Amino acid sequence: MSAGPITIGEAARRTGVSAKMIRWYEATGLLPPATRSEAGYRHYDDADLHTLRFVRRARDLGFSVEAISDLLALWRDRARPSAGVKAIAEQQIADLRRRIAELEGMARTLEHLAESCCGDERPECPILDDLATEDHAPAPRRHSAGSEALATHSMDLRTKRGR
Amino acid sequence: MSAGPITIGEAARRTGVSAKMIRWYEATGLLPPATRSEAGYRHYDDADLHTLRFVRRARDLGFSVEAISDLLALWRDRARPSAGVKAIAEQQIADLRRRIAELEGMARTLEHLAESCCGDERPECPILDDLATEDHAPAPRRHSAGSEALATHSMDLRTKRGR
DNA sequence: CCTTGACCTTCCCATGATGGGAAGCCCCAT
DNA sequence: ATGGGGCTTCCCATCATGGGAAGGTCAAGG
Repeated sequence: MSAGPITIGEAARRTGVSAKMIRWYEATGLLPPATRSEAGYRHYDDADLHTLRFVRRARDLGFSVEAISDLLALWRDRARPSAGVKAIAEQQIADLRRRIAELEGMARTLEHLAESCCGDERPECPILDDLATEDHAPAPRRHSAGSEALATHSMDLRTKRGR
Repeated sequence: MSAGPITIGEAARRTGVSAKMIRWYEATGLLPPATRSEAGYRHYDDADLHTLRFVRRARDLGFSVEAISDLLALWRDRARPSAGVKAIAEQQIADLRRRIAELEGMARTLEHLAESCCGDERPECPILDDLATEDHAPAPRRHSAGSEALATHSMDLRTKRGR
C-alpha cells in the first residue's frame, strides 16, 4: 500500500534486486530510465517495483537478461499471443536440460573414479591415473554452433572453488 | 613417437587445448614457462603434451583451473597420499550435484508453467502470470557462504542465448 | 544553524575462462 | 626474395555481479 516514490536502496530491499543491478539494468536498456528527483536521485513507484520483481523472478528461473528483455516486452503487450512466451520458455527449458545432462555426465564419471579410489595414505590413485591417460575422446569442443535460429552458446561449466 | 619439440599450434592440435589457452595457462602460473627457441617461439615436448592432455581432461570433468593446479601438484608428487586427490574430486562432485539440483529446480518449475500454457494466438499466459506474481519466496541469495574449509562459490546459472 | 551519518550519484576495476583481432616478427617453400 | 602462414604480445569483449573511491544530498539531533 505504500504509494510514495522510494529511493533505489529501498526498492532494492523490497524486490531483492541489488541497487547495483537496478542501475545496471537501466544502463543496459533492460529497464527504462527511472524518474529522478531534483537532486538526481532515482525514484521508483509501485509499478516499477512490480517490474523489478518480475525481473528478479525470471533471473531465479535462469533466464538471461536478453531473454528477460523479450519477456518484459511480451508482458507489456497485453495482446501478445502466448505462443511467443511459450517458445522462449521452452528454449530455456531445453537449455537447462542440456546443461544438466552435461553436468550429470561429469558427475557420474567422477563418482566412478572416486569410488575406485581408496583415499588413504597410499599413493595409488585411479583418479590421477585417469586424468593422465592419453586416450580420452576428443570431446566435441564446447561452444559448438547450434542450429541457427535456436543457436545457444553453452555456458561455462566449471566450478569456482572459494578458498 | 614424435619426439622433436613442436610449436604451440601443433601442441594445440594434438592436445585439444587452444594455443590461446596454453599461453594463458602459462601466464597465470598453471603451467611453468615453456622453453623458447632463439626467436622466442615456445617449444613443447612429449611430457608437456602429456601435461596439457591432463589439464584438458580435468577441464572436461568440470574442474576449475585452481583445482587443476592442485591436481597437477599431486600428480607430480609420486608419494602423495591418494586421500588428497579424492577430497578434491569429492568436493567437485558435491559442487556438480548442487548445481544440477539448482538447474533441475528451475527446469521443473518452467516445465510446469509451460505445460499449462497453451501457446497459441490467445494472450492468456500462465507463464507471464507467474513471473508477474508478487509473492515469490525471497529465494536465498546466490553466493551464500559455504563451510569455511569446503567453501564453494556458486556459479552463474543463467543461459546465454545466441542470436 | 551546523554536524554527522546514512544514503545517493558516477566511474573504474575485478571476477573466470575463453575467443577475436591488430601489429609486428619469423620461417619455409617456391 | 617473396608470400603466406604461424608465432609473438597486447588490448578488448563476454555475462552478471560486486567492491570501492570520490563527491553530492538529506534528515535528525545537538
